[in-house]
Amino acid sequence: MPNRPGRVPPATVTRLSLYARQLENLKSSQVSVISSDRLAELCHVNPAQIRKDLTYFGEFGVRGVGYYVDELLFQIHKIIGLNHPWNLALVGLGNLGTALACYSNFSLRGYRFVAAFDNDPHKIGIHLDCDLEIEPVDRLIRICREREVKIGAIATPAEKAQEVADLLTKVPIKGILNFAPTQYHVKEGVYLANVDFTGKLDELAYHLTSS
Amino acid sequence: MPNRPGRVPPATVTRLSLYARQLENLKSSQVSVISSDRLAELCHVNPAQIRKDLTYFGEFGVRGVGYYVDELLFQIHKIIGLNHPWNLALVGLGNLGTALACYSNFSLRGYRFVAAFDNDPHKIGIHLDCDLEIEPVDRLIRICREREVKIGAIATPAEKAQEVADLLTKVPIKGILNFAPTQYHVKEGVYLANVDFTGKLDELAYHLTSS
DNA sequence: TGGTGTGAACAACTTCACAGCG
DNA sequence: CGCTGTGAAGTTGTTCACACCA
Repeated sequence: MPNRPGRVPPATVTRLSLYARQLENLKSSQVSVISSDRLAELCHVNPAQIRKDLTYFGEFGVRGVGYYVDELLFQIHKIIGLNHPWNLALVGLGNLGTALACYSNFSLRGYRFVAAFDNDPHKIGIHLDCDLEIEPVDRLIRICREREVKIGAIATPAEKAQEVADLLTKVPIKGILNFAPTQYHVKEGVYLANVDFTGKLDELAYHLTSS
Repeated sequence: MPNRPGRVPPATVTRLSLYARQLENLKSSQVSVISSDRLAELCHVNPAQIRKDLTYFGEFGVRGVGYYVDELLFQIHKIIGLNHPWNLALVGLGNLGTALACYSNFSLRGYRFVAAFDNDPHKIGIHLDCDLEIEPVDRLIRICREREVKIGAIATPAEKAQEVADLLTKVPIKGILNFAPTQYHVKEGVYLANVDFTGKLDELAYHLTSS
């Protein structure tokens, strides 16, 4: 689908997600056409940035008019891959993991947890609110293969994260969303995204400290 | 404390947090000296990058030797502001908020929640595991002033986030850690850090889709 | 000798400014 | 005429290469 085979800047991908969410809001509000200027205001970025970002993937606008909300949203969803659901597995059902399992913003976008793993014998067998049963980690590989899991989310303590990542890689799973506050390596070909609460807090603390 | 009054790249600040965590690990492992090459491996960045990042704040190394772990960690903690505790307030005690309140990785680094707010009458008065009582949002301003809260964490649904941010700004609070999947504006002088799970998942989906 | 600190070269990303088209 | 698409300019961030010093 990409018109340009060239490399897409990582920041462009991040913004694409942002555009998608604003367009979803606009669609709910029955807005049918939007200019890059107006969308830029909503997303808090430069208008030229939006137009440039989009040219990596094609020409979606109409000169003199703007972008049709439905059409652009459809295209961005297709680019990201949100035109079909994604099966996820969750590993580590402490406080954070349990909250993530039921996090409705994931399911709204087509991300669905189809498996949940933990090693604590007291947790095995528990049915979560989202109707998912906690299963033992030693069945992870088999179950992930059976249920065609494409993305693994790691919410274990930092010490266990590398081990779990290696396990997921063996499934093989190509994408890992990591919530553990640690830095680790994954095999070439596996894409790792870190969600780093503590890092963000440190950034805040720095800015409040230095100003 | 900064030797250079010049602007520090945001990416440098993010990496500082990463360096701190690796140095904390090294300290626990009784490593007393480390070179930029070795630290770079651990952090998965370029060695020159580390040295350059540090020069924004001073000269912390010894030529021919490297960096003393204790000393460098102390300096980085001081730069970030981790040499003293930070009082935080949490707003929104759904699944995610409740998990955050008890998230031990925050308290380990000197971040402590000293107030928790929600609007749901059924939740008011509940004592969380971390020994914090849920209080009504309409007391937010007064309580945050009393308890000298410096940072607010928003874990409400997206629709409520802007409203809560405005309230926090009135305290006034200078830093906001936002977990709600929405984009909003804060007054000049307030620093906003977004933790965007869904955005990260979208990035993952994109990479798995386009390769 | 070995590893830091740093100016200079390089690479990446963002913004401008305007051509081109509906 | 208005707004997109886009080369070119500008800005920011990263890496190199080596002087310098313990």
